[in-house]
Amino acid sequence: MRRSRQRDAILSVVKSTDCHPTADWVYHEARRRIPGLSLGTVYRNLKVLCELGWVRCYEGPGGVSRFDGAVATHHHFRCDRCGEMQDVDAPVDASLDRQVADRTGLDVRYHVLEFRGLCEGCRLERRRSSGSEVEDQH
Amino acid sequence: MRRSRQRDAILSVVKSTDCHPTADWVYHEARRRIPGLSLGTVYRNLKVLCELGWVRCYEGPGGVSRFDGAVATHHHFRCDRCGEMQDVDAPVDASLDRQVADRTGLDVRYHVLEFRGLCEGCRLERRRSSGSEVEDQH
DNA sequence: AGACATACTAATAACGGTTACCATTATTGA
DNA sequence: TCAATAATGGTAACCGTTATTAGTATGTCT
Repeated sequence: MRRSRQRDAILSVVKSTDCHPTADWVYHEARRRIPGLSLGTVYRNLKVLCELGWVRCYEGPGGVSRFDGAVATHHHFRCDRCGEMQDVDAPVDASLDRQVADRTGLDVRYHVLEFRGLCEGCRLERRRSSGSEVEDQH
Repeated sequence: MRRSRQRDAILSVVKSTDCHPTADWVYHEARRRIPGLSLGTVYRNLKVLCELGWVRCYEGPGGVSRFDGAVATHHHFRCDRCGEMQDVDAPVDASLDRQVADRTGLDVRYHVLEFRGLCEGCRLERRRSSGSEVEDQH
């Protein structure tokens, strides 16, 4: 695998934030350093970096992926309204995978635990705009 | 809200399987009863049924949603290769939400726990086609 | 340094699941 | 029965992502 300014920039952008950016966010941020950068290049390299294990990818509502430079297993909170993710320090129980594998016979490699609700901003936003809106399920 | 043959059929299809079908699968299945059924109608009603809480929706890789007629909280195994889901009888810890809420101040409503790996079929498939393929991360 | 092989890029078109639109149809309450 | 209007079918638009392709940059070998 060869090296490129573009890939370096993309990796550095993802590693330098904990906001769990979308591909589009990474694109705009990296373009500040490399103005001619193409969106396709961002997608291609994010995929490569995931396969290499340098970054992690979390797929979410609307088919939008979010990326994370923190590759150690940890859990997240995700907002049901805007889709933003943030880290959460819930305990990581690696033995869960083994337990489920033993009980089911499935080839369990890892698990994803995501807490859901409304983030601060969206809670305020919703309260302001309409107190009588459709309640979300769950 | 009015009633319609179409919505009845769609709900009944989702409720009558535990295969966690995609919208497309529901569409083809429901068309066996209502030949003129439109795909848009399936999507529109699945969304309504989710909002009513009659079915659950799990978004996954590739922007593909899967639906579940079992609305009681439970966890799943999802295949990294084909995306199929199946139920898993891992314990549901409702107190987790409270714990994370207390620790973070976030408005945690629920959580999603998904075990990942390769399903039976994909494991065989992968072994057959190539023993020297790229290993997946995690 | 120069030249070669080829991985990588930029630009753009295609793709696939989902949603929006709108004229027509079907359900419901009076 | 009949009017009001929610729901449908058909189709086009949407949007994040992926594929294509001609051209560029990188690493290697001499």
